[in-house]
Amino acid sequence: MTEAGKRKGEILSAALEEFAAKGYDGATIKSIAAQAGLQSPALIYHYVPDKDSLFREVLEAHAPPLQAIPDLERDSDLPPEAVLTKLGRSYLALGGSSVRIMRLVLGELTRRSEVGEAFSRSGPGRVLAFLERYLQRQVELGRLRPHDTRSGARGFIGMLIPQVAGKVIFPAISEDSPDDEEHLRFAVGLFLRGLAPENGEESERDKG
Amino acid sequence: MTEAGKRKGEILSAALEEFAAKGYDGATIKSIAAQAGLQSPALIYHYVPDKDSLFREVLEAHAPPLQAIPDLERDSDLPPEAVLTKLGRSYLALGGSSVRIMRLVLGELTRRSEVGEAFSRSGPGRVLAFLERYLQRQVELGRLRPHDTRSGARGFIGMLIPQVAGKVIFPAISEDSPDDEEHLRFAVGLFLRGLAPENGEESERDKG
DNA sequence: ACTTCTTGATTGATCGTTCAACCAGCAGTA
DNA sequence: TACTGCTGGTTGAACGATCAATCAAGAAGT
Repeated sequence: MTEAGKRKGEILSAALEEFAAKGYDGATIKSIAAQAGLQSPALIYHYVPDKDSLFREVLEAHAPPLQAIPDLERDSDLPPEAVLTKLGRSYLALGGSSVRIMRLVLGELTRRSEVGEAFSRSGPGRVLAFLERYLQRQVELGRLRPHDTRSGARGFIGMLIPQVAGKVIFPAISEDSPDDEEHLRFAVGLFLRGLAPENGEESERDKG
Repeated sequence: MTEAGKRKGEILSAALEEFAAKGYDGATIKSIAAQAGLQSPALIYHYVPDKDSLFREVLEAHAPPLQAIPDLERDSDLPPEAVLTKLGRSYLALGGSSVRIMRLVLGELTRRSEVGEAFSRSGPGRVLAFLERYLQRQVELGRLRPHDTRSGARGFIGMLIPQVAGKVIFPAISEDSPDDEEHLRFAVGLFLRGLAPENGEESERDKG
């Protein structure tokens, strides 16, 4: 499988590159073959039944980074600063490591319902769901002031989006933009100060 | 020009619809003609030289909503709460009124550099630039605590993005999401509390 | 009669996909 | 070692479909 696996890998990489750059329709079997260094487009059909399957395989092969949001459930009892920082960091990492797959997803998001569903279910959806639950818990613990945690979760994640979008979409937003880590520190600080319990001090009513 | 203008308008509307739904490549002259109720695709070429021009005309015809961010410069001295609320409201309005044009832009953003540049220059770019300047001013006035205003501007706009993205991209994020106005109130409140001057009270050192 | 609008048929290019042939290496037989 | 058959990888050519764009001719309005 050494040679065979390598070939298929080359094809998938080339397909990702082409799909991300030109979209599903824009990328042709021919251009993908060329990008992969093949002498004939027909060879692709030896590894994949058709263009649509190729697209789906590319998506699955590179999906993991999108679901990266790691085992945060365990950290559900850590203080907000730690959790938000950790969550934010892995969110920002999306823009760094997997720009191409994000571009692909973004470009086909509105056209292929499967992409949209998979994305919002695995990526933002899961993060939002977790964060809402976590914030709700922290409110009950008295570590955050009562608020609509749906807005809270969306607000925090949202603050990080321009940073990611800058890299994925266009450098125009990104130029002269703050460092990832600095921006994350700002976001966490602003968020916690903005949602600090009403009476100056933090009351941990169930810390025993 | 009554009939002629009407026809061209129909074609542009149909083109927007098709481009937004299927993308530039996915939308065909034939499908656009059908959507516009024409009996022959050839008629389109009587009003427009080619497909590319049609796309650009659609973009220009519906660009205004993207540049909507109105004359905020005049309000540069109003207090943060008023400015942020006003700015946020017009930003959120994008998701409501012009979903199709946003979908179109989003879908072609990565493929056509012109779209990306125009978008980031007219939309987010201008807003960010204004907001940065405004925040800087407010810091100098002592109404906000010192901070990296690049992060501040990006953070505030970012908090609103999930709300807009929910409508434009996929209802999966949008379902069970807070009301626009409520979310905006939350964002403004969080932002102002998080950036309130260090010493509890607001010091307006130059209010005279 | 003259301009503007509209149409059906057509062109040339390109797309995804198929197909028959070819080539490498390797298993087995002698 | 030499020969045979088989398998998976590879190729160039070809097919049908579809696309953007053209064109010559007709319809409508003035």
